[in-house]
Amino acid sequence: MKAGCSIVDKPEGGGGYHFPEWAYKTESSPGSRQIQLWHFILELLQKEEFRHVIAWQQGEYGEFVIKDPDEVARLWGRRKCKPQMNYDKLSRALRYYYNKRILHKTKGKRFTYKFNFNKLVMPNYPFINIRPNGVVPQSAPPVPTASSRFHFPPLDPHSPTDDSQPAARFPPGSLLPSHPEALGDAERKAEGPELEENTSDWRRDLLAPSHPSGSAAAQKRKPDVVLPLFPRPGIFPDHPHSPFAVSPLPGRPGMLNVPISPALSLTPTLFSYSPSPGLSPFAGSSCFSFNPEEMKHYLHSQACSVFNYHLSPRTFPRYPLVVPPLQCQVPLEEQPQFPIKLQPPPAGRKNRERMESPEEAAAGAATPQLPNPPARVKVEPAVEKEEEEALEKRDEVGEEEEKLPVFARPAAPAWIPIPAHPGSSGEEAAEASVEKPSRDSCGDPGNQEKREDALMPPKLRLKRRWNGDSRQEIPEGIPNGIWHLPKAVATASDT
DNA sequence: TCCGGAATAA
DNA sequence: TTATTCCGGA
Repeated sequence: MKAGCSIVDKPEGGGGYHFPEWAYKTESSPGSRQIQLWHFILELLQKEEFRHVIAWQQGEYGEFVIKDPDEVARLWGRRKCKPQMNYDKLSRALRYYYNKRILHKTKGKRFTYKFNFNKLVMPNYPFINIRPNGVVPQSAPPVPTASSRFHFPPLDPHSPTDDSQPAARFPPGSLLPSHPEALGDAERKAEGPELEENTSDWRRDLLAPSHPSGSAAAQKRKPDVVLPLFPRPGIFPDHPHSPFAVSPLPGRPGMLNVPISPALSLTPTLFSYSPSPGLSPFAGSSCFSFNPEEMKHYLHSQACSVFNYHLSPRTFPRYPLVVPPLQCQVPLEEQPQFPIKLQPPPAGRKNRERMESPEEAAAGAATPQLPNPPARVKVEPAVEKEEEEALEKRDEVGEEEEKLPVFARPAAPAWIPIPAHPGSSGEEAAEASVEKPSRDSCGDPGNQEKREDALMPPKLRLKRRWNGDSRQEIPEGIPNGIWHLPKAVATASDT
């Protein structure tokens, strides 16, 4: 039917930019692995051509504004072959990201959202370098500071640091200041064929094929890259350049190659949110080297910025994350498969009323054969509950402890703010902690803490304490070997 | 405008 | 699972 809408063909070897297969697989992982909206948004943001449609908001890390909602929706609709797409729908999809913490809304600013890059990019794409100056011309993502700080050095001998080498980058073409003129209607034209018609194309575009396998590929790619990937062979056997590579460190392929939702897996938060229990992204994901200081700085800024934006109250405190995003200590072989566990986002709260409505039952009687149709009952995941559960689990299951080690180790990045609670990830904590000070209105930080204390098993308490201490200063304990920071690589930019 | 529930598609 | 589609509410 719609010829133009082919989707996903995964970049077989020649793709240039490689996402792990699962990233695009439609079937392999939960949810269709077609391009995800946030991904698409990033794509647009990276491209200058779409600057007038959607662009980074100056001054705010990760914040972007949809200048032309309809157009963005249209583009999205094209990409997904959903001609009926409109901003309302698209925005609904974006809203789903709130809970996932991939995005949040910038209150008060129309059509303005903000990426949680620290979750999205940093941890997962430590190697990604989004720098305003160098690469990204004007639409420099406000994230840069951080990003640039986290410029990771190339492990791969071949690939120079990053910016210059197009080994594998995110959206290559976009960055370039390239044809400003073309941009004008580029959105329509360019995207017409490129974006919608074949994903390969757009992907290529996006992904910046360093290896112009095809002929077409070479055409527009420019040397500049916004998000250089960390090309490290061995991570993903099949996709050496995969940004999703879990970590620059050599790991066990089998383990790392987890089919996780790109979106989810991307964020540390998400880490915990493993869609499928069987997948553990962490094995390697959290391991990458960085400079604690920089990281700290970055997170701080992120946190601050996030802080300013009124996140959905519900999104914040709710996810008891367990794992600190980064730590490489554990020998991969022994690394626990699932050190992290994220509780699913809270369900709605208004449903209960309806749940009981007998009428509905009657209405729906058509199907229900079982006496107890309560299946649809949506449980309200009270935060407390989640926490409790988490604690309980940890308590009961010794195994869970395996995960803990993660925390226990000094590996925990100092920059990671004290976890709001045992289950929270550093990031989460970071945000939360930052938020707390000034943001009481939001929820009940204080109470929560108390509650936590009460509930918290001694072990956790200790851990927490530990974290708290460590937060004060960066533990030197962190062996460089572990965190290995590539010393400065980043530098570059800024300013 | 934005939010989020609910049903549903893929 | 991630959207898409609808929709009521704020």
